[in-house]
Amino acid sequence: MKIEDEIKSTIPLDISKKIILNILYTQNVTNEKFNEILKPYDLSGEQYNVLRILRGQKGNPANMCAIQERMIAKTSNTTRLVDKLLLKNFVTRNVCPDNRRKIEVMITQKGLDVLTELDPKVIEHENYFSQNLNTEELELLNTLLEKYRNQ
Amino acid sequence: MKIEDEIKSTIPLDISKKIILNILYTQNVTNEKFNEILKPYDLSGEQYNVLRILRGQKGNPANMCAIQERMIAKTSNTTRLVDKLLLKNFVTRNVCPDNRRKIEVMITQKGLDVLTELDPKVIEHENYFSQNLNTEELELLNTLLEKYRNQ
DNA sequence: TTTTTTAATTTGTATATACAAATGTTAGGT
DNA sequence: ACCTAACATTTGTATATACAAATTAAAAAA
Repeated sequence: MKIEDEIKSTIPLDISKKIILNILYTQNVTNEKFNEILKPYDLSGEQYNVLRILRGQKGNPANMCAIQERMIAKTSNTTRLVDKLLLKNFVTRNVCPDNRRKIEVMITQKGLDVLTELDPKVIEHENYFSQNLNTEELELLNTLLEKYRNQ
Repeated sequence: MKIEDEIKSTIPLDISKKIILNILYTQNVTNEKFNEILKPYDLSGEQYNVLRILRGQKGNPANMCAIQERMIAKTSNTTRLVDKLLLKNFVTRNVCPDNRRKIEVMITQKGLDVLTELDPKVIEHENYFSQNLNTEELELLNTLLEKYRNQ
């Protein structure tokens, strides 16, 4: 469905406005579907994102700053996200011995296990949308988004 | 900057994953910039969206359902958004005389004035990003997003 | 060594999001 | 008229977002 129809716009929209609404709306659609995948695991999207970042550390701990840097929503409150993951025993949190200002966060085996279980579902989710485009179109969409976003 | 660099990914990502992250990230970038525009007016993005919908009614009131239908984030809590707008005298709220289950929400002159003041800033914001692409690329991006999103 | 500056993280507060349950109203069936 | 189902909206609760202020520790300067 066209973006004008999705938001029930009665007047024709400028292409610049359509694009920005289309990005917002498309992100909402993908995100809503992703949250449904995570729901049975009692994880929010941002909590999942933190776990994914920690797995990427391959055994090394990550401090709060490093997690924040790799996050998509840069303004998320990493402290509170890690708090929630700690309650579920998906991560450990320790003061860094070399620099006591820093906090070392590590994913636990339980956290790794939940990610392993989620992996195929996440890939299925990604493909659910990308299957609508062929390889060439996918590369094009990716390039156009990068070009659009950067100043 | 490429999406892999934005999130400091150490491994190459599948195109399907890149697209979904790219949409999420791009939406975050545009949204953050838009919030800065709204900040001096003490409006949130969703509050602005409700005002825009009400202006589109051209003098006719809209009930909560109608507002909800036209909103981008379908799960937003319209009642509370209207509450906030009411406190700022940007809207009026009355029980519908024909059907007392319904609430008639209307934009005030003060609400219309703030939208008029915002209009050029919003257009500038939209163009800030779209100027990176030519007309053909903009149409292509719009089409690809619609194709991507729909099942 | 003491003071000041910078860095890393946490806490506070207001608002927004997500979702379920509750409330009040209308419409339909008997 | 009475009961039930459907509709429109509100309220409750937990979590997340946005942003500023506070806390604590390390590094640099005096």
